[in-house]
Amino acid sequence: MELIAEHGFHGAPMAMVAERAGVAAGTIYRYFENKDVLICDTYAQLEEQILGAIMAGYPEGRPIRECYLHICSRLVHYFLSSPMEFRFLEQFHNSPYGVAHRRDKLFGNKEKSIVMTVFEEGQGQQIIKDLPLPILCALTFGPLADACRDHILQFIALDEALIDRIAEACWDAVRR
Amino acid sequence: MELIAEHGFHGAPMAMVAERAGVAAGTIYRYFENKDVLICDTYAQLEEQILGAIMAGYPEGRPIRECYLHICSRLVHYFLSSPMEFRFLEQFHNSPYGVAHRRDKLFGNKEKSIVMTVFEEGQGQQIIKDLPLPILCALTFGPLADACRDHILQFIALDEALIDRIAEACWDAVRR
Amino acid sequence: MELIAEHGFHGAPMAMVAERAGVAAGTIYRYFENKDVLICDTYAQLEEQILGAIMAGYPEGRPIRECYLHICSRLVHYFLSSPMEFRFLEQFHNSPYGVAHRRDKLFGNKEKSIVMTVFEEGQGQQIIKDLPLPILCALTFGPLADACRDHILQFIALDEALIDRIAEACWDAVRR
Amino acid sequence: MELIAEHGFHGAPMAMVAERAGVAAGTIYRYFENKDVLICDTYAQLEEQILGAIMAGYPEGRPIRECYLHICSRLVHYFLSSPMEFRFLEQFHNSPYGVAHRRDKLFGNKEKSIVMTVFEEGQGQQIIKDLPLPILCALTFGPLADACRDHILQFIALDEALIDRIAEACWDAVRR
DNA sequence: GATGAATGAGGCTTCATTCAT
DNA sequence: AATGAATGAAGCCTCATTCAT
Repeated sequence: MELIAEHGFHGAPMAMVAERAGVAAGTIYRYFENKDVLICDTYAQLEEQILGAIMAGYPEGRPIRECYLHICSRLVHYFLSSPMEFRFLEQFHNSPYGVAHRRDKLFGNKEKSIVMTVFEEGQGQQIIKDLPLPILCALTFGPLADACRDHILQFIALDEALIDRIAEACWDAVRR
Repeated sequence: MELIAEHGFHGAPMAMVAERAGVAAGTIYRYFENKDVLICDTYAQLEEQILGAIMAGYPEGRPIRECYLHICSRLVHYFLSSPMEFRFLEQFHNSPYGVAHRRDKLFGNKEKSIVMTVFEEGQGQQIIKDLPLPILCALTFGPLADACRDHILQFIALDEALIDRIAEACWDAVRR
Repeated sequence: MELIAEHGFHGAPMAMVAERAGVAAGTIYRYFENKDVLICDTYAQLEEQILGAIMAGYPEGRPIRECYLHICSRLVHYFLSSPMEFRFLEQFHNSPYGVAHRRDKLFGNKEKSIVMTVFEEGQGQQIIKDLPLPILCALTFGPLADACRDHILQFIALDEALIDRIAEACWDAVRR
Repeated sequence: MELIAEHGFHGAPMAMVAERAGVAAGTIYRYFENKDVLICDTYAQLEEQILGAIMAGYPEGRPIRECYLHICSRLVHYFLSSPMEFRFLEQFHNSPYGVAHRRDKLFGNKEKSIVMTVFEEGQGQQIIKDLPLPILCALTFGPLADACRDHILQFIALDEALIDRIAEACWDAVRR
């Protein structure tokens, strides 16, 4: 993950991955069929980790706004403390793997994610704008991701207060 | 641009670029020092084009809100009518080139872009939230880019009305 | 043998051989010094089996022609009932191992094979053409091998009658 | 061809082929899509050459026996003067490519080869045994190929007289 | 004696770049 | 100025063999 985060998929040859892992090149192939699988498996693992980070202390049953702000805040905190993970995620999303993955998520029959649930409940309560779910996601994760990126690249410096204000701004975007 | 948009930087060999351009492989090197330069020059050209698209019919002198909505709307329209350009832009931003470019833009001494001007004026008039400029950019272009991407990938279908509503939502995010 | 017959020497990794044999990869090396030895030993074993098949019901003491036809017929029957073995044999003969083995057989001091004996006796009785032994072998085993191969690849269908007629044709080739 | 003849397909890496050809490794790929194509194209070229060798001085219109002996003799002469080509041919025939090629030849709708024509005419004139064509081929080319191989490997020494006698022996096998 | 994870050399192929024509 | 064949480093992956357990 570190290598791909730093150099991108094509800038992280298997030989380099092996070296960083402290094993010989061939060894990787005992654990991952090929580079694609290695990347996708790594992503899947990361996704679980992120979900865990978001759900920690989730204010179940509390008002939609509180839930929403919790998710935004936790997500940003997680990324700021795991910059590698964040960069990797960006690389992944901006690749054929990422597109396929997103298609699956939107049209597949998987259980709805926690975020989707928040949006739908919020719409039911007429608290959240009646926009398509992908748009609500864009209004939320678009800014958060950009902000995290800028912080990690040291273009800005996010602190507790600023993170909260950004989350509030996103809330302004999605709330009625 | 077409080739890189479709296949990514690493999926667009110079030989293929040359073929598409109707010239021999070696000829490219008379006009661009190397592949990196070719890509960056292409990006610079695209940036100008986008600026032109935004400025067409720009409501100079009108209220900040109107200017803001104009920019959002024009930008989305431009991308929807130029999916290649959009994909290329994404590829570029998500690459070492893109990071360097963004650093230049934020810290370089270049003239301020039209967008920056709008934000600063809006803040002066106490219409726009007192957030760092990069955050205001994130709240604006983050969602717009995601929405365009989802449309181009046919995950959603943007129409005139929806574009306007998204622009309004972004406005809600940045306005006081 | 099965694996090599199906996939060739280079299409049968030791790991696959081990799996098929129901042992671990390293275990093979306790019984065979290396892959070459494994192959050659397997071949030697197969050769004995074939010799056994030919000698079953061998009409010892009967006329040369009968002995010759017996060998031809038994050989073809053996191969048709053991296509794996046949394919392996072809792979082996058409490899550096095979060439070395054949050189040994022709010039080595080993006891003469039953076939050689038949040819020499036939020549002594002026029944068989006075051609070099390798040529008589070629006139016999060349066609038989090709016919078996074509049957196994389902290019033709050998039955009892056809096998006999082929054996007779070979006899026509070698007899005076 | 030389390298494959000497070491087999798997013993002739592209790097070695390139070196022998006096070019860089990558250069090969301007002329052949990949190793498979290189091999098959080389084979196709060789096949034409062989056909030319057989047809030179072909006794068109003369008795079947004469035509048959001509083909046998020319074929052996060609192989003895082109041992590389012969070894290559053997490698090719004993490979997946060769099997596919043979299947095409037997079941494809291509024009009949000169050999097939000889056999069919000979059967029509009741001069040649009424055996399936593949068997007649086996009775002819099986021994010839084996004899050539043994000569090239210096197990025997074919001379003009011996070649003729072998051709006659093959004729004995196929003639009524 | 058996295991099987680890090794790393070596194979095929791609592609940015050069340079003689 | 344009060409495009040639280059060769570098990437992904396989697999015979070893060796600590």
